[in-house]
Amino acid sequence: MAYNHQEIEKKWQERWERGGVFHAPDFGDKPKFYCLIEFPYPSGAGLHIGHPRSYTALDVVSRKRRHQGYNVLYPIGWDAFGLPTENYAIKTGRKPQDITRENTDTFRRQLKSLGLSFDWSREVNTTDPEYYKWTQWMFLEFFKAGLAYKTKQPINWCLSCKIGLANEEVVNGKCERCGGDTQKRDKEQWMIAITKYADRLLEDLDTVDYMEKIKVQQRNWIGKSEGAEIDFQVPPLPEGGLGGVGGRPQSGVVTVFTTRPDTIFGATFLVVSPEVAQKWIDVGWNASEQVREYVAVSLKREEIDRTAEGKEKTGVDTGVVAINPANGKEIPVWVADYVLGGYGTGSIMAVPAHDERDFEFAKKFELAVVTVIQPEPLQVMIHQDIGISNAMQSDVRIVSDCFVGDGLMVNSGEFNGMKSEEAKWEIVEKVGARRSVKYKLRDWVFSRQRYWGEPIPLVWCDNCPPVIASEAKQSSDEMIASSPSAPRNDERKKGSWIPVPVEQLPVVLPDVDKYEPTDTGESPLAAITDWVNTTCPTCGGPAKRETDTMPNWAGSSWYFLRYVDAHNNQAFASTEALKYWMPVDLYNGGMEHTTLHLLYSRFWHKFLFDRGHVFEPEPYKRRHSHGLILAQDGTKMSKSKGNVVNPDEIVRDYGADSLRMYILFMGPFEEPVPWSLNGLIGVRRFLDKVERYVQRWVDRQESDKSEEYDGLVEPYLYKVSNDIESFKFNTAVSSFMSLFKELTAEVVDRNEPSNFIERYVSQVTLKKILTVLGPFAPHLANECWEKIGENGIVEEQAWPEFDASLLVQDEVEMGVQVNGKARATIRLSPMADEATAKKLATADAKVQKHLEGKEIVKIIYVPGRILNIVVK
RNA sequence: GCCGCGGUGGCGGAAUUGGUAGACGCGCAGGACUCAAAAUCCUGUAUGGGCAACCAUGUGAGGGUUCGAUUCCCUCCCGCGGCACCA
Repeated sequence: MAYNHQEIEKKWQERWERGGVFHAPDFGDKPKFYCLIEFPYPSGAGLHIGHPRSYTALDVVSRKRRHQGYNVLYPIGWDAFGLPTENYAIKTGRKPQDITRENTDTFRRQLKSLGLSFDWSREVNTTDPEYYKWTQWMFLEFFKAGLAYKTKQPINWCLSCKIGLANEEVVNGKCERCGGDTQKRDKEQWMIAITKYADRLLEDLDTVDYMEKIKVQQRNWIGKSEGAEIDFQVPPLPEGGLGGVGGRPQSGVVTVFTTRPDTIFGATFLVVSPEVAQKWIDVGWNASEQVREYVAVSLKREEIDRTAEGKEKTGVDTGVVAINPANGKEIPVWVADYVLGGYGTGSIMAVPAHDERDFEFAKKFELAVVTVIQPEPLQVMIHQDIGISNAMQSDVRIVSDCFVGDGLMVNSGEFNGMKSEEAKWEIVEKVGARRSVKYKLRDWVFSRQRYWGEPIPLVWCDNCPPVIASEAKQSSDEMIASSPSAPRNDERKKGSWIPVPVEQLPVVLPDVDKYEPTDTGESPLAAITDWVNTTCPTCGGPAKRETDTMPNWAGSSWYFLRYVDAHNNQAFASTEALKYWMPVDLYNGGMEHTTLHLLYSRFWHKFLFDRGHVFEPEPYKRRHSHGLILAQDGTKMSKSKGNVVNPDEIVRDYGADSLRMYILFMGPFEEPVPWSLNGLIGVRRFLDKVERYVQRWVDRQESDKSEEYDGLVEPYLYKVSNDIESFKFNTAVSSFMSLFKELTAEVVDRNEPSNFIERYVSQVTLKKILTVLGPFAPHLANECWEKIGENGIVEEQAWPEFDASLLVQDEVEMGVQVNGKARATIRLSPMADEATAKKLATADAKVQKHLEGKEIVKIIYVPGRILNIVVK
């Protein structure tokens, strides 16, 4: 290896630090650019090789922007609350605070060794009481706004983490973190009403520049459906009637939600979820033994079983008969677990002719199927005309004999012949239904019964009245009504939750002896009685602290706001700093955070916006995501497989510049790419080549250097510059390699320097090259900068302007085709006219050979691109 | 099942308002330098045929549009990611 990377990397890192080169001053004349990476969770394993992928890419952008004259904020911090640390604390008996300090020290050292241009003066740590003071303050803002409420409801409980999970954290019934089984448990939980923001979270996606894929995922997750709630009359039952269905305590009514009111004439039965049936039983419905058993069994089963059984549907006839409000017909009411208790009203009208699930159910239990929508004849005809035999399946979507598309109404009384889309809302009116919008998004389960999180800053006082008039929750989440046991706040004994006053924040995590969570689901904090027992800030009487802590996502929902004013102790950030730096101009992170962190933080930010604490409706202007770095064999890196690459070793053996540039070079930024040590070594060879070239350049006399190569260099640098903007870092690096291939073509005898046929560019051009190389290999670029006798550092240089006249070459090589096949190349000006091109082409022996004895019928000429001679 | 993305040499991957397919890197082969090795440099490297110039084929499969298709259209196969009985 030609240069001593250990020496020069240390040297330049120290210079940068001494000079405060990457410190972002608040305010100033320059335009600002806020570049953000997802701050890491400092795990005990140290930095993963995947981390630098994101950090290096945005480091390149940040550095380029500084060259371009922007005041760039590129900050870093630690998302340090979390289970792995806590579990390690349990195992070793050590304090999580101490473990976190050690881990962040390691991460800091590792990140600094990569030469990333972070502004370290703004480092934040979510576990620092000075930080979580504001997380707690924000929670109280939610509380005061009525968006944080405590309720008992079934939540996802991870059996191995012993922790309640948000819906977003459960993947196929398994814990997102540990992969262990989850089960439903009824627990008192703090919730945050994110559903109130569902519409805005959805609509405002149109105002931001995210990768389309990310937007799609967010839209799916929010899952907005527009439809109607329709009441079906059922005879009031002697035992007490059907109450509380769909949140409306209206006797003798079953309310369903549907997005297809136009199919109501085809509704041949109703299906209620086991949850709803249970509710009926609770209010005194004398259900049959069979129904009771079915409901009991269904509710006991985990959700995963309910779906894992696949398509085979089960259900029982309740014996209840409902009236279809469209046609007055009597239809049976069934209970079946394919209807979910937690969505819509927990009950549906089944239209087997136009819904696959209902169709399947009807088939199995031999229930009536009535067709009320027909594909429009025109569509069918078109497909017949062009002879596509299976046209119906592909275009008009007739699936397994049931048609789910829009079409013309039949068997629908006065609506016959109408287009279904048009009849939809007229029918809603006719049957006295209500338009209704539903979301898949649920409120955010915000409590964790663990130690290592922000304490929720509330105390329970038995004597005080609630400070919040209404704990406003019902409207946000009507679906809760269909869950079996959602107690109302007023059912509780007197007393209420009192916020800890701002001047008493932060509520600091007390020391405990044992960090273990309990099987009963109580936080270890509950055992610290002298912490739990406190005085009520309102009345001064005895009170008890909330012992739940906040989820990991809390601190990470607003950390980008803290960076803009990281040491402020009057507010989470000053208005001036927020107005200057926000929004984030470019945000990069993992694909895995698109439905969790990204949604939560957008919501959190919108809430702060509504409260007047921040001044932008969306926190991130542009969002990118990077792909995983896989192990050499294409599988995921994991400790257990022993295929993990240690960044420290790479930096030690090959240097940070090699690692940075290789990570950018290895493949398209958004895609997963396998690691290759040989690939890394190849990049190191390139950097050595650059260093040797510069050394020889220095050794040569001025007369050997020429401006004639300036035009050669320009297009390569121009491409690099553009590729940075479009996140095509891999081709940017390729472009550098091609450039140096051009510059360093050598003849064989290395001992005879005069034999090098090398292109020594002018000093001005070499400086340009080093400036553009700077963001990729900043240490080497600076070392070379110094070597060529320049003062200062690369970081101070302006980004080169590209001379358009140099980008257009006088002569290009252009392909000549005969009948579309490449036969020769000619050199000519891209401005040349067709006659010139034709003359040159037909002069070529190879072209002549293919023209021989043929007649030219046509010539296609695209200047600079192609000349195609068509012959017969 | 639905939605999204993708399928190009031995490998990672370039190239799409349609215009010389395989840039750049890795690997491999041969050569130079060396007592030798390492390092470095040079040459070659899609496939088949030929000593060669060259010819033919070739971007998952099959069809189509076009002077010309990796790129556009249709049908199908495979892989990855997300959602998954959301009415």
